[in-house]
Amino acid sequence: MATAAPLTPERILEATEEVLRRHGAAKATVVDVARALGVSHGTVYRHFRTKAELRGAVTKRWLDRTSVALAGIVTGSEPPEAKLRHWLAGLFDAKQHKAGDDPELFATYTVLTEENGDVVNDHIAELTGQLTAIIQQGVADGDFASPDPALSARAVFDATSRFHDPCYAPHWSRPGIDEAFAAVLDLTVRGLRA
Amino acid sequence: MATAAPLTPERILEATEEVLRRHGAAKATVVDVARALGVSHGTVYRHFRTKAELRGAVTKRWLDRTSVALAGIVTGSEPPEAKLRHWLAGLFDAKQHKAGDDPELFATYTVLTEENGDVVNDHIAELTGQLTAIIQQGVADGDFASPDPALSARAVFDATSRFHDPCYAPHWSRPGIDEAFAAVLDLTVRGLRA
DNA sequence: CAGATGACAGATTTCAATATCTGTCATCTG
DNA sequence: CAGATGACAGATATTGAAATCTGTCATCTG
Repeated sequence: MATAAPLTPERILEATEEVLRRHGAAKATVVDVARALGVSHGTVYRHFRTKAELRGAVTKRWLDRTSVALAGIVTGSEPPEAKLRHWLAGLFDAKQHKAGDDPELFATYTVLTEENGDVVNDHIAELTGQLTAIIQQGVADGDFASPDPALSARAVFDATSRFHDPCYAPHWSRPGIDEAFAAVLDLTVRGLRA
Repeated sequence: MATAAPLTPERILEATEEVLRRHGAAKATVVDVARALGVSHGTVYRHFRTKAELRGAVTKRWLDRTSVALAGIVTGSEPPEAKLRHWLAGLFDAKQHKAGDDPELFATYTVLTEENGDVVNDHIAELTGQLTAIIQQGVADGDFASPDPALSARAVFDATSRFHDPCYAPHWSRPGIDEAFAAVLDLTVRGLRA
């Protein structure tokens, strides 16, 4: 574990992710992270002022992976309605797999998001920003009607909460969930059409 | 407290509500309920087989008050779109007030709903049933388009989750919530239109 | 002397002993 | 004898003492 590589914030974040994966949100300590890196815990505090800041940085990394993946759909060449459908389906699919494939890790990150409201708000702002771009394009193309694309983006995000908000994760593996998602997706897209 | 009135399930439920209001969900005990009624706790077990059953019955009473209030809108004489808007606004308003006016009591009932999934499912079935009736009327009048009113009702209920699901209660007192609700309501109604 | 260390104080968590509660049932009472 | 009681066993919750953790900082080291 104690490689001689220089101690970068990046390496600390990786070690923290590993410790969180192993011990869970409740039992992951700064001392554990330091041990994984082969340094004293005082050294970790040299790079991150508090444990909360460290956990916040890890949370941001985790959330950013999703927004980066979805950004590709926004800049793609599909027509706006297809973009919107694929973007929302992609978000649901990503969440569904994160929650279903490794429930323990998902629970860990759910705790992290609960204690890092600011980081989550930034993430949501990024996502609704992407939605706004899609809707603006739709309005420009004459496919969507919206006097205020940012407000419509927020409405679309809110209306699909059940399929991306972690508080609904237990529902995502229930039978009928895909039909329910399709129904909300149709309702939402129809609501935007010109 | 120990009136001589006959000990009906009704009186036990009222006493249980009072004990829950006073002590909260975590500390309300069957012994407390019995004391409030001036009987021994064994007597309470004569009317309700378990504490869980007692709490479930109280939860049902609480939820039923909301569905009964909304049922009046369904059977009213407004056109379907107005009914739908008023019904959803009524649901949001009821929740917003329950949560805002007495946060402690709302937290208590939130715990109760979490431990009584079956009762909540029945409640949701009742509410989506009411929505289905409104949508069916809208389809019959030619105002709404829906190949499957029950599925559309579920979609409308899901799309507006953010404004009736207790897990979002902390959001209901935030600035901008009414604009957000109006935006989702518009999106939803537009999505249903023929 | 830049960067790491580990002892330390106060805050938080753990754990086991103690107290309380749930659900039952033999007994009591009007 | 219908309905209420309260002692009881096992389950659950509370409590406080002990252990661990967070964040600081004087000291050390290459």
